[in-house]
Amino acid sequence: MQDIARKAGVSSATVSRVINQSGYVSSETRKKVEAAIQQMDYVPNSQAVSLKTGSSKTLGIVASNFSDTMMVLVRSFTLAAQQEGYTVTFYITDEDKQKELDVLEMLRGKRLDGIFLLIRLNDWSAIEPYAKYGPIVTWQRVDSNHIASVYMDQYHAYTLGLEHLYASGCRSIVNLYSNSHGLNTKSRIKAYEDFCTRHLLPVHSADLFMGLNTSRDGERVAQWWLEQSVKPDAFMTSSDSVAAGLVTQAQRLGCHLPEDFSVIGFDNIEISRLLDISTIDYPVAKQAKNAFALIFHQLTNREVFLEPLDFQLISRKTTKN
Amino acid sequence: MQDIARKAGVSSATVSRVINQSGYVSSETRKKVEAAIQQMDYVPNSQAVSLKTGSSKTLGIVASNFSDTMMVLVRSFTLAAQQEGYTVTFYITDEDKQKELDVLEMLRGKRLDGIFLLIRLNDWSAIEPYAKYGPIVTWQRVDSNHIASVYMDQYHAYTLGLEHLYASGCRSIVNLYSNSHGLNTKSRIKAYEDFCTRHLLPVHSADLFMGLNTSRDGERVAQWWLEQSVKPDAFMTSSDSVAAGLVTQAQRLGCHLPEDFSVIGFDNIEISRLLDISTIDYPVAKQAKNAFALIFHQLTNREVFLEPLDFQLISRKTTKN
DNA sequence: TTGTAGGCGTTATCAC
DNA sequence: GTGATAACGCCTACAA
Repeated sequence: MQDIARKAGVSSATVSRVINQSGYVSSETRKKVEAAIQQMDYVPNSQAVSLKTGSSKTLGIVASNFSDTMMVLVRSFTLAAQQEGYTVTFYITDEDKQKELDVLEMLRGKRLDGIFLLIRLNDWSAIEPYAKYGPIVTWQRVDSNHIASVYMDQYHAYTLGLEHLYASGCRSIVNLYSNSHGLNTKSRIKAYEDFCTRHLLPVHSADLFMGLNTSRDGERVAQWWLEQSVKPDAFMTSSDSVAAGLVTQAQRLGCHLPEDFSVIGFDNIEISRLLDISTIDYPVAKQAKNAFALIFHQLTNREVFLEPLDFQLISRKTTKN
Repeated sequence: MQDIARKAGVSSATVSRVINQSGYVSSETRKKVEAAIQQMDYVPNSQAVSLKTGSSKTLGIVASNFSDTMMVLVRSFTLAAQQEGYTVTFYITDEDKQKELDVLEMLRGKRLDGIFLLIRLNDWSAIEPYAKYGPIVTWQRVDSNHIASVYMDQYHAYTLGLEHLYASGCRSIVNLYSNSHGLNTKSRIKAYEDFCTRHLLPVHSADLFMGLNTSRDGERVAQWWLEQSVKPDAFMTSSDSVAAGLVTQAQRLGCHLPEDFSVIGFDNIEISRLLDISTIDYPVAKQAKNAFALIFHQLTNREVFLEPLDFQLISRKTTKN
């Protein structure tokens, strides 16, 4: 910067003003400075800027693993952030609690301005203290005054799916849950229990079908179904990936859907459209967009627009009617 | 840092030594300093460190858009980088040449230590000059002394697929190419032409099937096939995504594979396994790992191990035999 | 083994 | 309008 200041015959302060379009600078000197910048092929050192301003213009997105749904989140969040000049760094904690804490530390270390936490590993009590170093927004539901969430209650969305199955004649529905400790799962279990009570149906235990996340998991469930003497007539799944595995494996095993059993996915990502799987359209991309908006708001105090979150059932070919 | 130096009764230099485990420091003072760090809950400002050291310990991964294959690359690259203490930032250029240049500028601006470029938008001549500011490794093939590549020639892999189709009786093969300007596509066209010459088959024009990247594109091809009076009996695709769209739409339209026509995907990602699509297992994850290794090597001069790259045909149910 | 001090490349507060 | 100059928080010769 000194070099170009010298070349333009001004001081580095003026160069700074030109670059940041701040303060007064005559259009004449501005021209000179800009010319010098061009000639010397100068580019500001962003580390120095960050050190001075105290902001890295970088946001972190943290996930414990990788799934198609998360990719949608990453994509949408990144796009929104780029729009406002933020850069997004992606961290895979790989089920390692320490790694999650490491990322949180980066908030303190000024490496990150904010964090979008998809799936947490540590207790909220361990995460919450970091909120004072920068905005943390989570995808999962959380009870905290310091951590915002783009969470959307799954109770009603899930109920919608269950009622759709009931209306099409299903009376023995099995629920495939993902992580057992999440509040989303709790909501779903509650929705299922209420549903059973409402229709005087027997409630089956939830424990058997926990921790199902991938298409491989779904495939195993198809196998399981075949081996049962008393077979359920429908599956509510936690994600389209699981549903996709279930559906394709069932077809491989000679089953016909929805005659043999019905399946409802969750999230409405590409694969469910491809495979004609009925699913709940859950506004994942909008959640990510809102996550950025919330972080941006906390960072800048600027007004932001939050997309309304809604869901709907998309009836395709793995459910009757 | 001054604060904790004061608290420990030493100078900031000593604190720095303790933190970086560099230079001499008696175990006694080290204890004191560490205690102070604990108590004051101190964490170094990474921007200041970066400014001083000239390295941000951050790598960029640049893609023009999002596809399943790229997600595999991102995942594998990120994991490898995290292993060595690097952080990975993800940039979507969204087909915008300027955005790509912006990322390249970050290399100059010291925001990025290195770049893994998946799909380039600008001419190599515009990209190459940036290599002097930091390592650039590309996924695509490139002829440059300054830009390394984890590219793997697709000629032989593609030929393998074509010969498999020929052996199973296909004589009228249509190639679905992705981007028309890439060297990969050129290799594939060459492979196809040589294949035709070898077997005395007529060569069809390549122009018709360029720019096919997504499952939607694949679906359109299925529709196209149905409308032809003289129908080809096989498709070689540029990715499993395209193949997946083609296969599912064909089934929707009442076609039977591989009786009506054969399909071979590319990359062997999850969806091809799910849909039983024959494909070429292409070592995408290894390429990403190597990309990091190459960058790491240029950055640190340390010895690195490069995974050998190989491919194979995975025969599933969209090809005969 | 430890301390002093200069500088990394900016931004921002003053004077002028 | 513009120019000194003091931080920002850290690392690292060089001295002691």
